[in-house]
Amino acid sequence: MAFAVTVDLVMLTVRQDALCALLVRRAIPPYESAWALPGGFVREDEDLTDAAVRELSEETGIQREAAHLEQLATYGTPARDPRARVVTVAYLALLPAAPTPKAGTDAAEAEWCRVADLPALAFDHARILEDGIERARAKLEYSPLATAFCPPQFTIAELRAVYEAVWSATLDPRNFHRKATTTPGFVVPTGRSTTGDRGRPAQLFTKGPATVLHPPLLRATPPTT
Amino acid sequence: MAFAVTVDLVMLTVRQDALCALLVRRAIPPYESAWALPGGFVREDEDLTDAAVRELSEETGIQREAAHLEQLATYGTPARDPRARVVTVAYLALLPAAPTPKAGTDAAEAEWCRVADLPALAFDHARILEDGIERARAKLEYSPLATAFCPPQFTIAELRAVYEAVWSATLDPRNFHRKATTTPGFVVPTGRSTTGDRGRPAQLFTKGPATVLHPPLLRATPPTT
DNA sequence: CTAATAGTGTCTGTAAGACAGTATCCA
DNA sequence: TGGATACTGTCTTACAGACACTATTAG
Repeated sequence: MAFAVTVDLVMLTVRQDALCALLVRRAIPPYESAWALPGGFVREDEDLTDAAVRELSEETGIQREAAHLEQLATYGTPARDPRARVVTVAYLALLPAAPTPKAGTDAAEAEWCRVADLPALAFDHARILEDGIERARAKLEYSPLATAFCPPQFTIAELRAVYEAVWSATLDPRNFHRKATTTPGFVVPTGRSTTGDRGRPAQLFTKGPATVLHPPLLRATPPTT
Repeated sequence: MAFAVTVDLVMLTVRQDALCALLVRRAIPPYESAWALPGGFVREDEDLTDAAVRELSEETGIQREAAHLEQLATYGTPARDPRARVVTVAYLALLPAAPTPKAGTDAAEAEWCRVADLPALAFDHARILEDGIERARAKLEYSPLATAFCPPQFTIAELRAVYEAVWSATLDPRNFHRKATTTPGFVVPTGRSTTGDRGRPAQLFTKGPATVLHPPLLRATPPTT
């Protein structure tokens, strides 16, 4: 039994305090002119991750090191593509400050779209995107991954804005500051500060060496009934 | 480009206070007579999850409802199978009290093997198994999944034994009891008790409705330096 | 000066770790 | 009665949530 294997990307970033996903408009059938996730076929002798990296740079020109990239899940329902039996390996990419998208070869148009206001998507891409968003939301709790949405140097307020955008929540600035700066390995002070803004200059930080947050930074405190 | 797609299973259970994985001995080349994860090719018009369920029951005769089954990750390095380009979708299955394995059609022999003492495995199965074990260990922290290792009715001590086996750690019985019984939705008392054991009878519990543990049951308290 | 943002300090409730003590079975 | 296991209670410490205050810039 022969399958076609594709790689699809859930690319997320934070623009204007809103979580956004990159969508492309399909130029060819099926689902011609519909919005879809960027992606493409895996080449012979190409590793899955390499294919994802290739798609990432084709879509945004971004380097692999500048973004966080991880495998999300694989989708292979028999009828998901009308042309043939296609199994797609979805990857999740978290990007800092969004560069203007430039259309790739397969895509007529590419655009950052707020996840709160998504159009209908081709194939089962709505489901895949949903899974990617939920993965990102969950990972902010127990991993320092929020820094992947930030530029190389960032302030605590910028980091907090990422959490607020991804979770659609408001966080207490004082408590967040304490949490972010005291959690070992989360952020590293650079000694430098911002300047030119309206208020007191803010310290600039870099992504720390930690791979997990201990203790985690939990979302909604559920009613402890 | 045509790929073959297989499904491989990381099946875990707890036997005699040790975390064990099901391994099969390969009957055909490549890697003939080597240990490997149970798995097989995905059939035409078969969903990936259906293929995993099929393999699960072929190997152990276990019903889908009696176990926890979730997608783990997908592995598709070009040279991972010498025969052809094979992409494998790995699934993680957590099973209660281990039934004696019976060999399937592809497998000459099947055996539960302690994960602390694994043999060399065919293909990249060692890596897949490692990823599965780590996933299970991590999920016990923030999900009520430990109950998947238990029979339908279980005591708090049995549940604690699962944690201790999977984490290779010792937990305080009193504190664990408090944590397990007060975390909302983790376990539900049945009113019934064990009998015939050496000490005081223990209350029997059932898996609760919660899908996440709030707050989580964290592993190793890292040195809060 | 005022407005605005950054950062620090304090109080309080909750929950985890440590550990003592009580309850209920079997032999 | 003794041993073994199940369960409950208390104390201490750590940390999250709430909120008041000080610090440093631009205009």
